[in-house]
Amino acid sequence: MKNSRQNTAAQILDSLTNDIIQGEYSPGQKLYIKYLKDRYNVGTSPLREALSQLIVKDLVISENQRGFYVSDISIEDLTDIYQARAKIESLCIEMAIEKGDDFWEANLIAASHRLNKYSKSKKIDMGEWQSRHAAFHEALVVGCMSPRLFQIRDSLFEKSTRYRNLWLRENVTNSAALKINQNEHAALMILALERDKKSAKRLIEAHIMTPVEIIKKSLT
Amino acid sequence: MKNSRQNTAAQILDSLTNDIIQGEYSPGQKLYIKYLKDRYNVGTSPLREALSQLIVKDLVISENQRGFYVSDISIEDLTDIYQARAKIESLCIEMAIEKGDDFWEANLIAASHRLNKYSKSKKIDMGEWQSRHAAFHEALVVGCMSPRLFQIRDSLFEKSTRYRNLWLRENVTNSAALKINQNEHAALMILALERDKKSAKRLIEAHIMTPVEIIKKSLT
DNA sequence: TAATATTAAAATGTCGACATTTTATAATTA
DNA sequence: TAATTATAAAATGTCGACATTTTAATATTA
Repeated sequence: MKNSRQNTAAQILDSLTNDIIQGEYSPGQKLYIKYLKDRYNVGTSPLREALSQLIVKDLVISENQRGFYVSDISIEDLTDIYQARAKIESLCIEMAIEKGDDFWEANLIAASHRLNKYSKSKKIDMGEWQSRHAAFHEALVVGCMSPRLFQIRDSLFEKSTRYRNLWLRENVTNSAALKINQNEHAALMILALERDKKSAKRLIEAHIMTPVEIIKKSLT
Repeated sequence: MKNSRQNTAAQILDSLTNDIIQGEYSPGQKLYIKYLKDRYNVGTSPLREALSQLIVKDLVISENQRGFYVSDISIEDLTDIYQARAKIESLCIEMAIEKGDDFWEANLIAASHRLNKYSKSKKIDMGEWQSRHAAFHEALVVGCMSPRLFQIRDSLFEKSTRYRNLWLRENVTNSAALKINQNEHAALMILALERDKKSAKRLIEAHIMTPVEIIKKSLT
């Protein structure tokens, strides 16, 4: 296995991104070059290239001659990220409702069915549920047809996932709470199919903001 | 001048970002490591760190073992960027109108005055005009109070500036065209002060999309 | 001639070394 | 003791070197 398609820098970027989002490193924690080199078994260059990219992704900050740190978290940032996410998602759905065609509708119905069916099954694997959940929300917005808005959406989602995971770490058993608002998903689909932009926007914004108060508590 | 506050990687990032946006390098152009090292007088590491960051900023792409290239441009991308920008700006203004206070209003009036007065002056320096123009638009959205949305706004603006500059390169004399829609600015301010969200949104979206058709032509 | 194979040149990506700066520890002073 | 200074240790950021891969140039074959 000499050659992956990715170079070392790209691989290490994936690992680091994941480890930060999963809470492997704590907010504000110092990331020592030497430690990371040992841990991921890489040299200085690809490691620093990956860290440089994480700076732009807002997951890491750096101070000249003082090294790299995991980005800090705060209630303000949590709120801002979720708020921005809600607004962007709302915007995407609005555009999707305007532009979406028969295939978008069909795909949405299918994704909804897959999520719905799985949510009612006996034994629920959280990973699988999250995958179907994400797929459903993507099916909603995919009709908007804007690569840039998707990119923005993804990067905000990544940032919010970090907060959600930090909360989950302390509430492992509570994972069922993730699907409290199951019926909202069904309602979202119906509003989208009825092309009711206004109601759909209102609902998706509330839907996304729901976890904020819960996560807030675990941060204080 | 041994120590700037910034390290070499950060400095080179600024230079490269600028040079790409100003069209110093053409879309799709290969960026040879050796050439860049000579040109900017730096070593491999800080240069590659800067290039890594430019990848995340979508100004550069890389292929493993095949080096770095300036990101390509296209009509589709141009349209998508401006469309996304229009929607984000519209969103920011909507939120600003909802949240903006007396200071926001006062600051907006002041920025409008500075732009308006300068636009009517005899000799217009394009740099100064652009600065006042940018300040006015920022004054409009600053009331929205979301760091993340601002960040998104800035990054989209940066990308669109690249397209606008590529067009300006071929139309240096045409710089006056930039202020065709001067009266729209006054209208925007009035709508904002009147808290007319709907009209303000419609106008800002049209305002931002105006240059798209012109730039399109120079790309074909 | 056109297509393929061979060789040489150039470019990329990774590494460890090293000078410089920061941080931690011990010594000194008031 | 507390504050400051001096010293040692650790960490950062930059560089050039080098192995590997890609690209270009040339030769070979059908």
